[in-house]
Amino acid sequence: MIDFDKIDKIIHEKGRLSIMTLLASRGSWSFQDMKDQLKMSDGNLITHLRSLQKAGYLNKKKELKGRKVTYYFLTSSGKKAFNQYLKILEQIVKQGD
Amino acid sequence: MIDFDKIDKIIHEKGRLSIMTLLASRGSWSFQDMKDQLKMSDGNLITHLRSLQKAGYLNKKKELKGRKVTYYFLTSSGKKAFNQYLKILEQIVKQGD
DNA sequence: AAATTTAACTTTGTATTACAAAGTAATGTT
DNA sequence: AACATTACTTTGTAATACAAAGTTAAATTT
Repeated sequence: MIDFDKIDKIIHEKGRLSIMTLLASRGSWSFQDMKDQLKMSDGNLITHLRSLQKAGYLNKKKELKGRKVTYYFLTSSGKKAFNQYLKILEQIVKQGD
Repeated sequence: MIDFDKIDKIIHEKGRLSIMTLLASRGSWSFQDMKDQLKMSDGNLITHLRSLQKAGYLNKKKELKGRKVTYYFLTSSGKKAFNQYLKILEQIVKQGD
């Protein structure tokens, strides 16, 4: 049986899942680009980013050349957690018991 | 890009996702067997079952021979919705854009 | 027949959380 | 100096997951 208890609740939520997927697909994203891509409000996006960061799944670096921009990227722990999460999704997709 | 907005919130929740996966893998399940399998409390299980039923994703039939048993099974609409959901999971797993 | 057990609920309460909207701080542009 | 933009923070609301305990009806045991 699939162990649904292992589903990482932090990642599983729709908003954060989309953030994690973005970051996994391409190294780093600015706040603004994510906001545009995911069509989230500032408040909602920053809250999810913060909880992902609190979980140690991502980090940010600020750049101050030109306009100030904050880039977000997965930590290695974040990549690991996301891969674990994907494994469970795979099992669900395969419907294996 | 994956359309995360299409993720069916009713199905996406961990508890209901496990129920849907169970029902998709095998025709019908009794309340009791699901409870044992998923280790959910009565209240939690029935609440999720009810919301899935309200969404038209499952139905139940009661049998009264021997002890009373309620069997739950997916409706065709439920199967359809679950397949849709699985398609998005597949996309996420594949990380395709 | 009475008491007990079991299945399938219902009710209640708590604690979390998603999300939007509006406000703020710091820097850059005109 | 005025305005715009980025990246926040704060506040409030509404939804919801979940556990625990109580309820009802049928079946079995005594």
